[in-house]
Amino acid sequence: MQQTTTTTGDEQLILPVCAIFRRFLKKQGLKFTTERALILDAVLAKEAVFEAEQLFEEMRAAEHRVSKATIYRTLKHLLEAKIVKEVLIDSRQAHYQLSIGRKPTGHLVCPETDQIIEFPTDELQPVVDRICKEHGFEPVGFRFIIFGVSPEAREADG
Amino acid sequence: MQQTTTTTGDEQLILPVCAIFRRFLKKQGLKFTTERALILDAVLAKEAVFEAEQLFEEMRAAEHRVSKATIYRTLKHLLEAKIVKEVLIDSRQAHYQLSIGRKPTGHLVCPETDQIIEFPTDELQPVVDRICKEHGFEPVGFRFIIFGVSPEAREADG
DNA sequence: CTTGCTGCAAAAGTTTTGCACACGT
DNA sequence: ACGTGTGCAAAACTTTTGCAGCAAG
Repeated sequence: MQQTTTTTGDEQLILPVCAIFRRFLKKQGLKFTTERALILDAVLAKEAVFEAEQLFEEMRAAEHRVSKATIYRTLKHLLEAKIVKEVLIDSRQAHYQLSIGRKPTGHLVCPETDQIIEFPTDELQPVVDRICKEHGFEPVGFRFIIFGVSPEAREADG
Repeated sequence: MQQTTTTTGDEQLILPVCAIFRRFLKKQGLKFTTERALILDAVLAKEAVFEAEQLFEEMRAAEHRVSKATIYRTLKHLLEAKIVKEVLIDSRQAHYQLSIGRKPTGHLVCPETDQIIEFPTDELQPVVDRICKEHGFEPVGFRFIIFGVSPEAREADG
């Protein structure tokens, strides 16, 4: 599985994320455990979209043994804390991405080569706001995924 | 699970879909079976987003016994024929929607009440085309999902 | 007739959960 | 100490697949 990612803009804030998570946990009466710290580190190290299974294997390779159950449980907290967002590429497996401290992005996906290219979606915010307003909704977030055939896929097919 | 849907524009073509499917199947050397016809009928009757499980139960209720395996297999063909499209709301379960003969739509989702409101996305096509062109991709389709808190949910929370 | 199709049940894959023990605060 | 968290293994759920008999072209 090939994966290309264009990062969006400059890295803005990488440092306080841990603090944000701790504050979130405290507010919920939860604990900041070694495992949660390790998982957060692993997530912060990821630039691109990732899967729970990937985290599990990479952490295992790094001798940071954490069970899958804990990874799933922690990802749920990270989602709630809005540190991570779900990126739904296919229905089979959940894909996640670090969302905090980044501008909103969409994903350009080539199903044939599994390439995922990120692109900024600032221009869509007005559209989102307008549609929410039209229906009396309070905007929370959005996802924009474009499917297309990559140059590489066209070449492969001939 | 409550579900509201605003249909987009006028119904344009509902009749030739069956013919389109038959042509598609023939081209692939596949057969137009009773079960496939029943499933297509059930799909055409759906205005909103649906799940495989829903089709299964509704067909069962209507005494149109078709196995789940066949439903999944047929949905795959309908996707390939571009008669149906996937609408990914969550990663747990696949959601589908009739796509042929309809203008492209996005979905405004309230996670708290499970409301799904459809809205037209014609205005996004230029954006899609531009982003594809920028990366040398050939556009195939796109998904636009907005998450927001519905008036009903706000009321319920207080 | 030939080839593909269906139903069933089992398999596969991801995510969740129950429970006994361990750890943060 | 108390209340949460963790790991493990089993469960839960959706989707896929193998196979024997059935049906469409």
